[in-house]
Amino acid sequence: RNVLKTPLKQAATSPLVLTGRQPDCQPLTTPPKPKETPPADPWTPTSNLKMLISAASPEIRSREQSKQLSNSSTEVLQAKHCLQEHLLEDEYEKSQPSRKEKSLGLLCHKFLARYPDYPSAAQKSYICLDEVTEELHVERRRIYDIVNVLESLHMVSRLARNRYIWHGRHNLPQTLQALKKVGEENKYIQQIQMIKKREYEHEFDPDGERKEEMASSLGSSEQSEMPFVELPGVEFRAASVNGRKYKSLRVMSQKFVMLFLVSTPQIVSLEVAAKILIGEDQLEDLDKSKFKTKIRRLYDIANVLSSLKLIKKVHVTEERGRKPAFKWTGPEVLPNIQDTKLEATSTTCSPPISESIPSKEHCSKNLFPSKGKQNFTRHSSLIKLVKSIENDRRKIQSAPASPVKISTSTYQSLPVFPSTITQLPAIAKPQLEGQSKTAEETQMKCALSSPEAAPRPEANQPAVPSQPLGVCPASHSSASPVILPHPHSGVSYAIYLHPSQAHTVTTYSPGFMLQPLPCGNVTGIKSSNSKVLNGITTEEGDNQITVAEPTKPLAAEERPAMKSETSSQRCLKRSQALQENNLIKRHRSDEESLGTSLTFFPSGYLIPLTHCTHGNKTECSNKEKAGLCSLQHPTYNSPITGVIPMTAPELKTVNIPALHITPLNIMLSPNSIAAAPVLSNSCLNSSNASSAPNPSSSALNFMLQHIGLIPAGVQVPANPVLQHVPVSSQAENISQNSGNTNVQEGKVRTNILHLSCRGLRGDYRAAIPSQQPSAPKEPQEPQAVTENFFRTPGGPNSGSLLPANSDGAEKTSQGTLYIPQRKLEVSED
DNA sequence: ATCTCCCGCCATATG
DNA sequence: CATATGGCGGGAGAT
Repeated sequence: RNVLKTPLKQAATSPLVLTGRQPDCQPLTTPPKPKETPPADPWTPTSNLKMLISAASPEIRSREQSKQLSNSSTEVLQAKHCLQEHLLEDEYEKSQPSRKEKSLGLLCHKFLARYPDYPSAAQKSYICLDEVTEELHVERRRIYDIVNVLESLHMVSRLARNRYIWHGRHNLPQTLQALKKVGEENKYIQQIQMIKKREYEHEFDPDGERKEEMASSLGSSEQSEMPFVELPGVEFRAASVNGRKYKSLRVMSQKFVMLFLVSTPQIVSLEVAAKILIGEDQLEDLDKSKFKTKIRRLYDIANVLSSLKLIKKVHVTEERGRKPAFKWTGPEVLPNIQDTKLEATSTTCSPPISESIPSKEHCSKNLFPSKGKQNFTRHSSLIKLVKSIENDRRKIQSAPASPVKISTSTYQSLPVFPSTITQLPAIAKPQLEGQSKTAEETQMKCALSSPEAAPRPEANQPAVPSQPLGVCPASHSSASPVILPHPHSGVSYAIYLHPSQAHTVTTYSPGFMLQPLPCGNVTGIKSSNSKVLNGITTEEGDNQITVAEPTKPLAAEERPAMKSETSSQRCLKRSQALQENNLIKRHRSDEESLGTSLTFFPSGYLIPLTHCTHGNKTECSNKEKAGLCSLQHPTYNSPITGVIPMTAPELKTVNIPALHITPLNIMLSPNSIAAAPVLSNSCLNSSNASSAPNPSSSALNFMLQHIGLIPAGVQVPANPVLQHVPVSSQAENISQNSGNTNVQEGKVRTNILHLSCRGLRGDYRAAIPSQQPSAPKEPQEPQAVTENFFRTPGGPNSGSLLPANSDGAEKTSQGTLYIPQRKLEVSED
């Protein structure tokens, strides 16, 4: 193909348009890139502004530009207008012509200026692309970029060819809320952490790393496709968009926004965003060109979002250098939930209608009257949900053991990680269900969580195929889905709080983990300290903000490596991801070591466990390191069983009995583990949930994920409160036992672990730089990387997930954790 | 040199 | 088929 070259400047400047306008002279043949006298566009107000500004002083101008744009663009524009008139002639020569004038951001501004932020019903406006392109003097292509992003935020909806409807910002709150929710479901937080860790781990093991990365991140996920997130009432557009076509920009834009919404500092670097987005889509390798393309697209999106004032550009300075990033400046999104209402009609195919939606949205609905299908044809989330739900059910009923594919519910998207992790079936307690407020919710969740249960290639043989499980739990909080089934006994339950819910905790710091104490004790937990750990300092003021990245500290815990080779090996085989193995191992080890049922929570989530079903395991007993036994047990009960949803308010204050907070240990109770396998199966199969005790996989995942968040090394005394005191992690002990379990169990475990681990994986890795075994590079890394980590002797080698740990186990004894706390400086521009 | 990111070819989707 | 959309990546400004 002929390459296109970017037109030299001249082209840009001189085109017809300009010439036409140019009063004087700039002949058409403007020399390429005439630096000094670029023709400006007289016609655009903005341009004039710029010119003026520039004339004044470069600095000012830049500021002005940004500010003004962001501010009341209109006014500014008008003012400029006037000015421009005067200046027109002379300036044009000096104005800075170029590129900036044509920037997408500026264009977007102009575009936005045409419509009211909050159009009244009466004002509804339709957007005709032809008109817009003409008025703004831009190529159509550019408008598409803008519109696509706006569409992703539901600020516009497409009606038909060339026509869009302007909704303005009415839907923004809902959209953001929905996006946040999806982002949480997708575990973006973990992914971000993972990436960051990798970054610093980076250097070495390039090879190994790569593989790991691939495996890990994308790994098995294939199906993930995050569908375009729609608002129930608002959604999508008519016709065209629905198809699969809505591939990138729209979705990419949503994902990008999600990253901000879930990140604690709400600052997302382009690099990280690009990696995550790439990862999700396909497994492409870390292709460089692809990365570049992604970055380009992100800039496009960012420009539009910046025009909307939802984000602003900043620079994050880390050890490695300064990287471009963006900071969320849009409205805070409450975690709240209300969206669920939408789902109401789950079963039926009827499209969700905006009933739930406020009047504003009505507009959109009205727009799509019942015309047929256009409106909701494919996209409506409801439909998807319904379908997915149905499918799930069928699957469950019909094929107990067979792994199911995922049908993704609309909401959910797909997680980066392969379905396995994400979609574990949740087990619901019957009771819960009853409790659940709305059936809808329940369903939704189910849909989300359940379907896929065990897709994993290897793993899933159902160790215990037949067990029926409860189906979906209903979780109230948007955030966590989890639900724990509780064992027959019903005694134990877990509660998750979403951090966000607790108002206090906006950022929750993951610093603590809770361990179930032997039943009796109660501990109150609150998440609040996150900040301390993170040490985020944000100063808005100006340019530099130092932030400790919350995310980074993944907290991993590391420690021990364990062993059980067999199982581990097996795991390896099937899964490519080595990392996973490691995780698994660790988990095991943890489990083993702990011997029991421990659960951790990220701060913010509370999971009280009370008792184990059987007592056999003692699980309840806390952290005992004793652990091994548990492994051997053939059956475990998960300590965690039922989940009790609490309302946010409740949570805040709540004391949880029997919980113990521990520092990073990650522990899974053996029980839970055992249960896990079941979970997958169960979900599928059983429609009846009753029997088996299963921990919900989702719950586990959840926990695990969060674990990452927790800063390692913090130990919380039995005290209820969480102050986090950094302590070396004690939990390290890991014993290994490897092969004890029988095959099935082993499998199960692995699977489970797998699932749960994934989220963690990154963390772990990060946490555990390869130290011990491989000596080679360590020295350096640690320093650089680890500022605060504790090291664990037992960590697996870098990247590798391997089993290497046999030794590790012992070494680990006092594991050290690395806590990545890095500081970032953010500078705004 | 790096960061931004505009431009427009061309594959697809839509009508 | 003609258009409308929009993925994509070269390579030019901005720094």
